[in-house]
Amino acid sequence: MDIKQTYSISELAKEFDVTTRSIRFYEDQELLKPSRRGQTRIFSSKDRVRLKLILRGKRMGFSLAETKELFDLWDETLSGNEKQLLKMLTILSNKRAQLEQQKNDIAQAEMEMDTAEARCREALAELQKKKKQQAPANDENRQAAEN
Amino acid sequence: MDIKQTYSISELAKEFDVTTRSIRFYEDQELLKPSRRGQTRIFSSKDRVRLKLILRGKRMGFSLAETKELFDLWDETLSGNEKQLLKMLTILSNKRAQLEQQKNDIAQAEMEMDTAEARCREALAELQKKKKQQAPANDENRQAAEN
DNA sequence: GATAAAGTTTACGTAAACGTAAAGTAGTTT
DNA sequence: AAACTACTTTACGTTTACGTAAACTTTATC
Repeated sequence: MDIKQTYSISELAKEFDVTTRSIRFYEDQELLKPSRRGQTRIFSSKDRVRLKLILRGKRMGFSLAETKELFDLWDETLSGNEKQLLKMLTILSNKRAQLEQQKNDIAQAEMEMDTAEARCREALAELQKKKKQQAPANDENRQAAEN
Repeated sequence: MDIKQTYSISELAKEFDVTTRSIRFYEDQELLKPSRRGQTRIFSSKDRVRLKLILRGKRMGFSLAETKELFDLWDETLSGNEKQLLKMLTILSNKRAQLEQQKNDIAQAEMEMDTAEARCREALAELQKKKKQQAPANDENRQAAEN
């Protein structure tokens, strides 16, 4: 139950901060399937959701091809034959493993950023100490130090 | 205190499952700076760490250029002038925000995968019910059902 | 009814991250 | 010494994900 049912290409472009070129490209690659009124594209709220998923996928390091695979697979899954359902379950399981890896990577990165930040702050503190020791002992720079 | 001090290109390639081509490319882009014995590259454990960081960066969706920027910045930071230190701190802060975004993306993705998996299992359960209703009522398929 | 605004197609261009030969060198195994 | 193995450089090719320009239609506005 979205507020609006259909969207123009520039509405979506503005909302998600992408170019219309990108959106047309995604359609070309069959990640979006807007309907048409004449030549003009009309995007449904389903298209909108998919665009959101595409962009999130990109932020997570997924290629458009990977994202398209998931879309296609999910569509097939909805038509509900057993083989497709089982395939989807194993793929979901794989993706979960991938997310676990990403979470580990992020946790590692955060730890390293913690130590990096600590070192920066230490180094800054060192610099401050030296400044305070030098400034009062140096007549020539007194004016410069006040700026 | 690593086990080994130096590595050949193929050792690193094998350990991290990348091609030697990639490693040479990373050197070409100045993300790695191995020394040489004659023409042959000799990688230090610092290079090894950097390679690990490069690959993690890729998994997290970072471009080589971004990773190089971080490397360079960190090198400059070590030479410790105040401006560099402050710049590094703000960049760290930005990266943290980026990681937060990624964590949100992952959490969202996990939730959606939960509901997707649930739907799959429901659909499968439906199929099983129908099978059990049909199989005993159908003489012709009794043998096939036992396979 | 001219003109701007938003949309369209077609098509060539580009940056990133390697792949893939081609051809040569350096060490070492038989 | 010949062959094999691991390494090297040079350089052109490829895929992905768009950018950018050109030329054209459709719709809204003055």
